[in-house]
Amino acid sequence: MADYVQKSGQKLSTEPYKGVRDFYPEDQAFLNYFIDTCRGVVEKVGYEEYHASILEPVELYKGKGAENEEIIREQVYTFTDRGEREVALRPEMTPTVARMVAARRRELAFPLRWYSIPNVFRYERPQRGRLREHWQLNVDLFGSRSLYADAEIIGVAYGLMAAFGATESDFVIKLNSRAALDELCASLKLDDTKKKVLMGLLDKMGKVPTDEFAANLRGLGLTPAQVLPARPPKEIAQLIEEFKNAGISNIVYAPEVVRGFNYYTGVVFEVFDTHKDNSRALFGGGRYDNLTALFDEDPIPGVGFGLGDVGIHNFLESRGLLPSYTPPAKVYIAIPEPRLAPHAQTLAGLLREGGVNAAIDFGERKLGDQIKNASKHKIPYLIVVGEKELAEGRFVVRDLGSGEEQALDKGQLAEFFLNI
RNA sequence: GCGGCUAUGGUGUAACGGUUAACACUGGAGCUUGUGGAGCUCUCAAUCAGGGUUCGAUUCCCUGUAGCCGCCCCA
Repeated sequence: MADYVQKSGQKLSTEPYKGVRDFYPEDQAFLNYFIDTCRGVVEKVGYEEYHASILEPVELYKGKGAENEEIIREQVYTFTDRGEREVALRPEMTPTVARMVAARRRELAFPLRWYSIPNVFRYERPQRGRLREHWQLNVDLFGSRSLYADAEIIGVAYGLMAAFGATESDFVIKLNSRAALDELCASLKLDDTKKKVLMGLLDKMGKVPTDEFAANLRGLGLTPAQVLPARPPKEIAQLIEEFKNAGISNIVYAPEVVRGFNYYTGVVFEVFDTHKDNSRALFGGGRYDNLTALFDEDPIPGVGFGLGDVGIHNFLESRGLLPSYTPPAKVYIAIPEPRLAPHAQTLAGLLREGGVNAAIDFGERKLGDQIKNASKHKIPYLIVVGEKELAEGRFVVRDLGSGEEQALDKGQLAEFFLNI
């Protein structure tokens, strides 16, 4: 026996490893729905799918700035392999795609539209909506500095929300410009430390009372009027105008959107849930013009975003937009006696050849239990194959939802299922 | 990483420091040898782990572990 059979008699826990999820069929069905929906939206705009290993050298996540050292130490899964190499489970896809693009920059044609839907890992304390593993759509447009590239990416984000069934009242896309923020800081003569503090305060602005925000600003010797421009930066105003002209009105300027302390250099955006109990960012992204600088002298500009499955699931659930589960099998074939199994096989084979997914019972339990079983699996239709049906060559198809029945000849069966 | 709350069958809950740890759902068997969803009967199944206080701990205390909530962070 293998070593993992417990000799002490103590049973192993059925819990998955801390913070990661088991995908039971209904969970996997949602993940597939998520993936298919994302794929449909981005491919319509011409994005091509790439993929990479879950493992990367740790170095890939170092050197993106001093503030990341702590993140590496505390939030990246790392281990040492048998060749003494430091290995990481990818915590995000962006460095990987930057590496791949930089590796082939001479042969790739820009603008380059790429997407991927990987699972990523972060060693964090698990909470609702924040686990150690999640699946994330990554959409990136490389090699263009055009404002229309930013518009395309934001449009894809909008298109995704629409594809998931959200309407304009369900969410708002908030835009800001890191470039404009940099200019503002320069004109106020803020050093990098103060700039970071200011960004932190802006980020929290939505969560604290106005006067507290003002008090915090005074700590930096600033006033709200100085840091909150009355008018959106020029490129933001233009983007909003473009979308207005296209009939999209839930895209707004939001000076509090800064997207962390990272590598963004231009337009940044966040898609916000407007639900009053869940007023937070669902996902976001922006323009980063220096990302491939890690690998090459010549930076390739890019704009993109990441969209996680957990945040979308919570959003859809709260809005009643989750699709209902349907199993692969359209029809379940039950038999009164185990010895009729070959006939069930034959009929199932006929249906499958006709393009209908069919599952059979082996007749080991009572007919009533077999039907219950089909219901429990949410299989929509049932056929009982018994002596009588075999003799007559006609089969009764029952709709397990409504209970309606219909007697059909063998030859009509596949056609019946394909028409529903 | 920090703080708070919680931990009882597969699930959701109950039990003053004191009987055989109760109830519902689910699972299994049956009432019903060829037709589900209801009803009834029977049945499987639990005090997170380790220590302490006590005559006696599911109950009180400590530690660990896990979950939830908030903070930090969210590249």
